[in-house]
Order: sequence, then structure tokens, then C-alpha cells
Amino acid sequence: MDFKLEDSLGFILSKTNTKLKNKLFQRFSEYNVTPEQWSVLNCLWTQEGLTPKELADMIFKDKPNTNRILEKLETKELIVRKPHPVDRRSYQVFLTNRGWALKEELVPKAVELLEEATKGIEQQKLAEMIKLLNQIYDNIS
Amino acid sequence: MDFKLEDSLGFILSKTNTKLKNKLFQRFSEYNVTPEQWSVLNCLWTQEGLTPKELADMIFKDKPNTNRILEKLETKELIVRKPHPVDRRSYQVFLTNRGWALKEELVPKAVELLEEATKGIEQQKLAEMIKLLNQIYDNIS
DNA sequence: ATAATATAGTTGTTAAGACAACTGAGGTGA
DNA sequence: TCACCTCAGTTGTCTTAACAACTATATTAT
Repeated sequence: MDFKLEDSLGFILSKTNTKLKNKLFQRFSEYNVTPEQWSVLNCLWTQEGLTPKELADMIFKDKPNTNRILEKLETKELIVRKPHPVDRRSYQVFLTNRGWALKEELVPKAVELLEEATKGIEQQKLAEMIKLLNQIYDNIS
Repeated sequence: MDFKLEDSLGFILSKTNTKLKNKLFQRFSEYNVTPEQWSVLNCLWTQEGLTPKELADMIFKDKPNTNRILEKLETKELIVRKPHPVDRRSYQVFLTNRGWALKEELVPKAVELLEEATKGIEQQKLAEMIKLLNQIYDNIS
């Protein structure tokens, strides 16, 4: 059967994703935040008091992964955990002052990288691509 | 600054890539081959006798990663290493019979998954997306 | 020819992703 | 009430990705 790795969607997706994630990691390195930690911080900047389970669903990762990302953020004192008011199994996640302060630093870095990455690509083409990526995700979910 | 995680290219790229890779992993699970191991096998099906360095360049990974993937493939007896004829630092990688035999099994599985993933997407749109993904890769390389 | 540099491969560490298995609390139905 | 099932979080293991540092061989420049 005919198959060419270097032209296949999976291969190119993986290669581009890895590169983009690594570049983001490098630009965040002076703040000691990883791309995954960044995604959790993003959720909390929008809404504090989320539970690990809610965060896991928002960032499309499973509970163990999310838990370990939260451990890292807690060690770095960017978040704190508080007991959940009704569910004693769970807890709520809040940002520390340092966690809030990072927003002003990290968002411009991320926006800047995305601009570089999509340089020369029309907005409409980009929107189309994002639509297709979401469709692919849904197709295999 | 305005930024929405769930609409951002990096987030969607990561989410879709992770899902696709995981689905491939699951479909390959009965053969005990991971997506990364699959990419190395693909290179060798096209050309045997490549060095780890050459393979690393082809799959866009660094030397340590490639080395560890090769260790796994060797343990599973899908490849063998032979001394390099001219460079004593290096060696050449060859497929075992079992490594060759997997081609007939894995390629249809991968093609099938990609067909499911891209269901309802026109070939031309898909080609456009792949072009853009490569452009993004080049933009940040 | 030899010293300096570059390259191939290897090993160790940290972070992440998937999965299985576990603990403990919440909810349900007999 | 109590047994059962569900659900949130946790822990352990395996594979991968990036990076630094190391060994040994190859290349180069003097």
C-alpha cells in the first residue's frame, strides 16, 4: 500500500506541533513556565476556583497529567489549592499574586510567537485551518 | 492583551496532534509499536542501512530521542545494528524479517485512521492545510 | 604529524501523555 | 441504613521530547 511518511498529515502535524511547543517553551524559559503550565494559567486567568477535574477537561488532558502540572505550579507558588466548599473529595485552584502577575509577561510572548509562526498566512486561511483541525479532532473523538 | 487559549493555533494543534497520535498508538497496540517507532520503521522500509543520525534528521528528532527509539526497536527485534563500513563512530540500521513483515500490517492501519480523521474534508483543503503547517514549521525554524 | 575542532553516539535529568490501579468521598437503590 | 456504584484525586510505570554533558572517532588546520 502506498504511504509516504513525510507527506502524511500525522507526521507534519507532529513535527509542527513539537516545534511550536518547543519555541514557546524557550520563550517562557525565563519565567520557568512550560506550555502546559501556561494553558492551566490561562484557564485560571479567565476563571479562578476551578477544580482539577474541570481544568483537565478544559485543557483536554487526563486527571493524572493535570494533577502533575498542578503540582509543578504549586511548587512554583503560582497557584494555591483550597478545600472545595461542598465536595470533600475535591479542591479549588486559585492564583497567587505571582500567578496573576505572569499574565502580563506571558501573553505578549505567546502572541508574538504565533504572529511569527503565521507570518505570510492570510487570516482567512488560518481560520480555515483551525476549523479543519477541530474537525479532525471531532472526527476521531 | 487579548488572548483566547481555546481558539489559539498552538492549543488546537496540540490537542489534535495528541488525539491523533494516541489513536494511532491504540491501533498499533496489538503490534506493540508506537507512533514514533512507526516513523523510524517507515524510513527503513524506504531505505535500509541508514545511520541513527540520518534517521534523526528524517524524523525531525534529536539524537538522544532517536537513539532511545532505536533501542526499543532493537529490543523488540524489529531492527539490527551493523558496524558502519567507514565510520567507526557510527553504525547502520537494518530491518529484521519481523521488521519488514510489519509493513503489511501497519500501513493499512495508518491509512485507515487518516481516512477517518479527514472524513468530509476535500482533498484540496487538506493539501492546503498541510502546506500551511509546513509553512508554519519553516517560519519558526 | 599533531593539536584543535567537529561529529556520532550515549547517558542523565526534567516534563509530559497514556494507562492501570488505588483511596476516599459522594450518590443511589434495596 | 447499608451495600453498591460512581467519581475526584493520587500514585506508579512506560514512552517520548528537550537539553546538557560525556566518550570516542573523524576532520581540520597549523
